[in-house]
Amino acid sequence: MTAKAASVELADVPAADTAISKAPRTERGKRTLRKLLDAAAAEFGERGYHEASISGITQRAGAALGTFYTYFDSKEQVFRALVDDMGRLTRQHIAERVTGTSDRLTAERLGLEAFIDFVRGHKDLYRIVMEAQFVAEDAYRNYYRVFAEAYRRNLVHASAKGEISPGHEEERAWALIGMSVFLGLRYAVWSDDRPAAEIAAAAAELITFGLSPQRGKGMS
Amino acid sequence: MTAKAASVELADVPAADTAISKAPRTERGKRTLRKLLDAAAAEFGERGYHEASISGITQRAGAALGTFYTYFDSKEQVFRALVDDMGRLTRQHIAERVTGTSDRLTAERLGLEAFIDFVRGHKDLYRIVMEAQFVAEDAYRNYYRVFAEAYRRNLVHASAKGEISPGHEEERAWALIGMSVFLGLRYAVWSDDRPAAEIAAAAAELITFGLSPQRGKGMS
DNA sequence: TCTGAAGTTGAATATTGACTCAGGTTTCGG
DNA sequence: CCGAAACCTGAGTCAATATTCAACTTCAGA
Repeated sequence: MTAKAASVELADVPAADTAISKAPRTERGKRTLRKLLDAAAAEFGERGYHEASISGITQRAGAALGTFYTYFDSKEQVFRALVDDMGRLTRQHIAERVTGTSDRLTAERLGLEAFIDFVRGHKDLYRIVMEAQFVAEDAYRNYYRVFAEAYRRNLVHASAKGEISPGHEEERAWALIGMSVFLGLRYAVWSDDRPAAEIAAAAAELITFGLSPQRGKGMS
Repeated sequence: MTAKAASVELADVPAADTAISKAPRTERGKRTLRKLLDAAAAEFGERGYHEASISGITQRAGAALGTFYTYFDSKEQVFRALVDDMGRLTRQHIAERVTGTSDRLTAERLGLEAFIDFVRGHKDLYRIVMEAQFVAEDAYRNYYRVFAEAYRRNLVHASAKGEISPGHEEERAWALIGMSVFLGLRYAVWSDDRPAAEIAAAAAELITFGLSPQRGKGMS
């Protein structure tokens, strides 16, 4: 289900990660690869990396066991491909909902709201990212390194423009990412009945009074 | 090593979780159980749950394979015992370093500093907690539920006393926990060369300006 | 229609590792 | 010093499943 939503983007990129010899050369091959990727996302998301089985993936995809190895070298390789993809998708989704926003404080709120929405719509893929910490740690670190670096840049920029108080931007970036991740875990993965905007607003209030150079309410 | 540091506390409690029939009845038994718990912490911490093997645990403990099953019902059971223990140890350690602090904002800084220090000293056990999300999800949720609940209470209390601005305390609690967790991951687990106090101060600044009812610098 | 490259198949292989158990050793109260 | 309870031992059982591979099918182009 969730996997389905991501399938379009997923199928566009994997050639970059997949060994050249494994790339599909025909329409049929492309279709099969996509089915396998979606199935893998669902299987990993539902059962976790170790409980997941290749036969589970191929069954979901309606393919034979051996077909998996036509497109992937190993179980871990698909997993990594999915993690990398999730990074791209997440950044893209948040960027879309934040671009055009003039000031950082508003961007913080909208970004968090977008993040929570995104996680809600991609629970299985999100679970894969989190589990990557134990399955493909380098992919996991990279995922957050890229996020933190971009975040830090935004903060430095906003600080220069006087939209936020100057401070330790790197630590701030990691702290803010941590906030998002846990709010996402608690209010998107574990329970998603509260409006995302509500959670985002509450957190934004916390963040804002921490970042605002003004002394008054700075919710933009 | 890290496991060693925790061994005293570890050995004191497990009887509560272990099936009654499995509790050691002699000095020798207690000693063996402790060795197994320490070994399990080291094995799980270093290799992760699935890579870890019972034989690895018993080898580290200098015991035979079968001995493991004298004290535990399964691989998962030891793991859960370690997660629960980590919760107790963490709360205790933070509480020790925070009690006596009069105001919440100072407590936030000291608490974060204590947390980072603690994680640095218990990397393997901390990794176990994080991996619990995928191995024993209920234990993981419980771990953070207890934290969040206590945190929320502290915030409500501080809010009533006027030490912090009133707000959405539950969301704040989760956000702040997320901060700590990620700062811990980044500056304790992944790299621990920066002074913990420095990280804590940077984060406290962020937190303080978000919580302080005063408009000025409120670092206590 | 023919051909071979691409794709598909699923039984077979090989490894791994949790857990059992029957038999030995240690401990300790009496 | 005895005997039973507690403890320890490690080879063996058993299930799971990642990966391989040789035979088979599809299909686009000549």
